[in-house]
Amino acid sequence: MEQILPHLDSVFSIDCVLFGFDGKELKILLIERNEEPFKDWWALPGNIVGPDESLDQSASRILYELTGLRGIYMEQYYAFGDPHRHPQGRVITLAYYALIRLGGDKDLRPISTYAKRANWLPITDLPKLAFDHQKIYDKGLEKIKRRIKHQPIAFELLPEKFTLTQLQHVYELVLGKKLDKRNFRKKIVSFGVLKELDEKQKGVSYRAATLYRFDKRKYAKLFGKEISF
Amino acid sequence: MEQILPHLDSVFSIDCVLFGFDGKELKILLIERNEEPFKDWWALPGNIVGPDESLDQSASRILYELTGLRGIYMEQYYAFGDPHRHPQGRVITLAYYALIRLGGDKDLRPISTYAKRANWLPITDLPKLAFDHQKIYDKGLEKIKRRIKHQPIAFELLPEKFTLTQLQHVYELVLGKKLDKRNFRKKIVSFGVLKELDEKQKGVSYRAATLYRFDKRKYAKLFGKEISF
DNA sequence: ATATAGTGTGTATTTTTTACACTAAGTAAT
DNA sequence: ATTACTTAGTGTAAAAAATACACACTATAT
Repeated sequence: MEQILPHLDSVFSIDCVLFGFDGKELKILLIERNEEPFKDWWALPGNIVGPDESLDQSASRILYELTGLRGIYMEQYYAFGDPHRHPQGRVITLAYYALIRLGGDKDLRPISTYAKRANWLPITDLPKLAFDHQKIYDKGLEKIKRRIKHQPIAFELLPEKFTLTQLQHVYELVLGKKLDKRNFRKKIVSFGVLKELDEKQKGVSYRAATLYRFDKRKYAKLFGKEISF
Repeated sequence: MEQILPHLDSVFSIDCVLFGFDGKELKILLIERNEEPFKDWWALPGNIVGPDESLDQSASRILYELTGLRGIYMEQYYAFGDPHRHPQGRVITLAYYALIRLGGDKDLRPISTYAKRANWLPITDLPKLAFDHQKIYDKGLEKIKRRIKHQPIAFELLPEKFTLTQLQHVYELVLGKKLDKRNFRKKIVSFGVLKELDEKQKGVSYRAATLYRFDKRKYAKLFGKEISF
């Protein structure tokens, strides 16, 4: 295919806000840059979109390269294109978020060369970020706050089998407020998207809670109806 | 500023879904293309982002060039980047929507050269669209359906002074369903963002309705609280 | 046996949503 | 001025949803 469109010196990239939950805290994945500009600063992982990739494919590839993870629910949420957001030229970037359960078990793959290291940092105590990445992160958090009220994204942060208390904990962290235990359970169960398992939590030194699983089938049937928190 | 970033043959554009309301129907602005590809097809108005423009600035410029309108509430909602969405090369496009009151009085400016003509066409009877513009439009409609439930965007489609019946009409058109008159009024008034004027509708051959105005001040105070339809 | 820590449950109250129909006011025609 | 016509404007009762709130149960550890 011949390129006959006008040539412009612009670069198009994707930056990812990866929210992770380890059972206690909400964290995001940051890399420490190894190159100018912003050498030694923390930044969101991102990369340039390849010529033959769709945007979602590109986002998945970037996520995979940075974490080794596949099959994660990811969604674009905003394009940032201030002409001066990158000191070395015009870079328009599309932000994606992903929600990831952090297993203490398997660690993340090492990161590609452009970063010294990568780390999951708690969102309650973030360093200064490179470029306009603070803005990108802020908008991402805002986005998932809205979205968790209407879409079943909380489950992405939890293991396949989870307790209602763990689920409530995720909602409380994302929304940034306490919820009433009884009302939370009443509501979440009434949506009818949870399957109660014949199985209990293990390894706790107190009464073990019942485990649940998110039931994608039931959710698919609900489609169109609105969930609301 | 020196360009030291890698060069990629990609073009970044903005396409606009301009929803217009003439008091009766919802319409969108389409242009009839004068050039290949898709010569003679209807398409969404769009253009390439300039090197020194922010995205919002670019969208405003494009809207202005196409319609002569300024100061319209516009918002980006999705980036479309399938590698083959444009037959002549890689074009990633960012979609914006705008909501516009169509005054029968002043007409839109003539459009720039790349289009034969521009027309407001009712969304109930759209022609086949060029590129992936049907998809872009669909997503745009979906977006404003959601947004009109939570944000005061309906007012953008109406003149500054409007009646409650007109407002209800807009909601019904966008949401695609009938609403109960008394409940609608109760709810919309309870949000406290309308100012009742000492003025009545004119030129109607029946009882004139009271005019209202959207009160931006009151709305600003509500910020953070959620409106919900 | 006992202490401990989190699980799991019900009800009464308030608020919000829904369904529903007639009178009032102005205009136009006779 | 009477009448016919068209839309404006209003209230209430019933149902559903949201909220506030406290204690007994159960598994484990000592």
